Amino acid sequence: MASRKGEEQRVTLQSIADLVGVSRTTVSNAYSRPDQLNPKLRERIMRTADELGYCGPDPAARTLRSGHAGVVGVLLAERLSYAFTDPAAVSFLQGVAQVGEREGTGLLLLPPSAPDGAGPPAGAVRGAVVDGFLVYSMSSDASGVKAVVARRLPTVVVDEPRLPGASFVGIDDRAGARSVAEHLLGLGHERVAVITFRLAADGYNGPVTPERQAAATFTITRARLEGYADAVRAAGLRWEDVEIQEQTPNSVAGGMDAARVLLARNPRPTAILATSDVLAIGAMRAAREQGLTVPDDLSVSGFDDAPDATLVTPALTTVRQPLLDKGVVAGRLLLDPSPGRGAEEILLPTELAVRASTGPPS
Amino acid sequence: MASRKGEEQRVTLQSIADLVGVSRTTVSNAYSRPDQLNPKLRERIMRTADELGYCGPDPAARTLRSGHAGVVGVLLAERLSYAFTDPAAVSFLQGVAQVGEREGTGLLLLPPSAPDGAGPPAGAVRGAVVDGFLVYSMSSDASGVKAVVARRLPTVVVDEPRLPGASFVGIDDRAGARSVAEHLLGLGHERVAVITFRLAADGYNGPVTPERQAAATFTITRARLEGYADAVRAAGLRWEDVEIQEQTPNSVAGGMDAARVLLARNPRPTAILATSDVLAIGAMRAAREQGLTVPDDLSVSGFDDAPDATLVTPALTTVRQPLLDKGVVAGRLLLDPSPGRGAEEILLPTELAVRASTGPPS
DNA sequence: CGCGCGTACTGTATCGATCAAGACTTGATC
DNA sequence: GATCAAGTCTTGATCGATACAGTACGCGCG
Repeated sequence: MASRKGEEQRVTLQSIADLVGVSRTTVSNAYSRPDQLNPKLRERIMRTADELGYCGPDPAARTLRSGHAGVVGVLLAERLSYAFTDPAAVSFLQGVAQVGEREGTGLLLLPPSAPDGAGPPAGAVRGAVVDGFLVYSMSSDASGVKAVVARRLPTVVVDEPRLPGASFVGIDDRAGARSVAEHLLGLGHERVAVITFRLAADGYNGPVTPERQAAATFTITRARLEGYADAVRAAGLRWEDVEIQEQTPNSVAGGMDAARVLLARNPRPTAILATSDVLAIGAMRAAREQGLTVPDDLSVSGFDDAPDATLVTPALTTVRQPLLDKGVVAGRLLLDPSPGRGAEEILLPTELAVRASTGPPS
Repeated sequence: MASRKGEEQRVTLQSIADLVGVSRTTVSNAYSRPDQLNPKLRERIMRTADELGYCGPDPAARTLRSGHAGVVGVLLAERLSYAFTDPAAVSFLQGVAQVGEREGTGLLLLPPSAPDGAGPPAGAVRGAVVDGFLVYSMSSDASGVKAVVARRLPTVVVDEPRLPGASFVGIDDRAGARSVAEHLLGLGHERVAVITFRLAADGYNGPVTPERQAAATFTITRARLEGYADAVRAAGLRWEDVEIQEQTPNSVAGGMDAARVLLARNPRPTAILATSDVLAIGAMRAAREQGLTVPDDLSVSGFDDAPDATLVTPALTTVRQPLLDKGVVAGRLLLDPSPGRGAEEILLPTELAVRASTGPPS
């Protein structure tokens, strides 16, 4: 760094106080409570501070003493480099940022650990100078999540996992999934297949057995699959006959890969249920690649109603969930001291959005 | 918070030390330098810490004493809620995150102030507990930027502004812009128009006068326009005859708005140069809306080579710049103590990517 | 005059750790 | 048997501020 050696001691409150001839506390007040001292004196202090090149009270010291950081820590399951490409995560962060902007609160994105999908390591969580944590859709056995609990700071969880003492924001994933599956089955589809994002953070890609489904550590994944299963069974079909492809990462390219596997089956499924819009968009692209027309040859549904869902052609049938609101609500729960203390649990509404990517089987 | 009143004092290093019967420093070492003490003792300390529900040294105190935060502050001109929708910004953050992940460094996104485009307020910058700053494409007169300088922490600027003592990562915007303009003019276009993102943070939308162009506070915007101008003049045309539309925000919708204005002219331009890919994609969409075919009726070029550039139809002719690398390089400059100290200045290469959105005028 | 009260400022304790230097054991070496 | 080095642990100082209680003073009021 460009600290000219010895040119001058580090400028602190004390050094300014000495020069002006007042106490350290008064200088501190000049910054943090301007109403507590004479405007003229304050003016003089500020001028002296300027001359010394002082740039305000040291944030670390202030945080230590006051116990307040003005920052919330955000834990994402994915590496940040991936998270930014996931429209659901981005919308969530947008929502959080909206609240943060109002309150002047910063967002500390914790660095995920090396093994993908495990989220930030405990060390990063322990070392984070924050007032609270936002846990976004993480596996309950992630080490970072345990560290969050240990720190006993205000915490809000989005989607999963349920954490003792932490507020929760989510949706009824099972009901949402059921609704879109009912829609497809109602159109007359009998050979449906599923593309799902991961059930566990083990990097597995491929067909999902009932055992794996039952052992899923990502509960919203399981909930969505159960929703599909509810509808399938209600339609008089066997859930066990529905082929499920698990795919990581949750991306357009991933959706294409999984769809290629499913579309190679004979007989081919007439409908694909995807647990996210990006996977669904990938499935549509794979279908087109093989000369299939959506929805005539293949119906495809998504989940989320991400911004792109209405931009693709054909527009995607999906389950709309308020992605941005999730962030806003989570941010509020964390930052606004709600009157009735204690953890809250908020379920936001979902809505079936029927568009052009689904139709009756040919 | 759920601190059971009086049940126990806050757990500190000291309280553990007392219980185990060692000094505070030894407990500290148990956490930060395990090799400095007997494994058996360390084991005993850790067990006691666990029993007391201690969750590691207080990050604020540690930061104050050690002078190291493990966090870099990121300043973006746009509100975060918008920044996440800008592919260039997202790619940059991805790159930074990649480096951060390796080093275990967190990313603190500073909350922008209310007036759009001004970036984080000085207060947020002064209060940020960080080891350094990353300034991404900001106006030099933003108050947050001045505060960054005042804090005298290691700083890396991306794109703009040039800051004394700070490293710099960017591209040759002028040359890049010139290359794509030359490409279009070389195809024979004589009626070209320009869509540019903002020249100043004043929220202005509309035609750009030469005066406004000369007074631009966003220097990369000006550099790109100058690059276009170079090519136009070299082709024997008058730059003053080229209509320029300034558009905020830099988004697909914004590009559509600006293009509608330009396409309403008579005679219509046969080519549109956009200073970003999102604006260009918007222009293409507006053209299609009016029944025009790209590139037969209208050629469109972008800048950036964002991920979407190859996904749209027709694929976008653009100036490729290494968006991700910008983040990676900036992150490295900030986090890796480079041998030769002092500010570095790195210009990354650009490359003209000719695709399907440009062709000869009809 | 004495009391209460608000304004303006001071002084000391404290936040919770890390640092730098030193002291005490051991065991090995000459 | 003195010397030295390595390994382990302790002591006291310090990081840079804010919290809190208190002092000094001016002023209105009964």
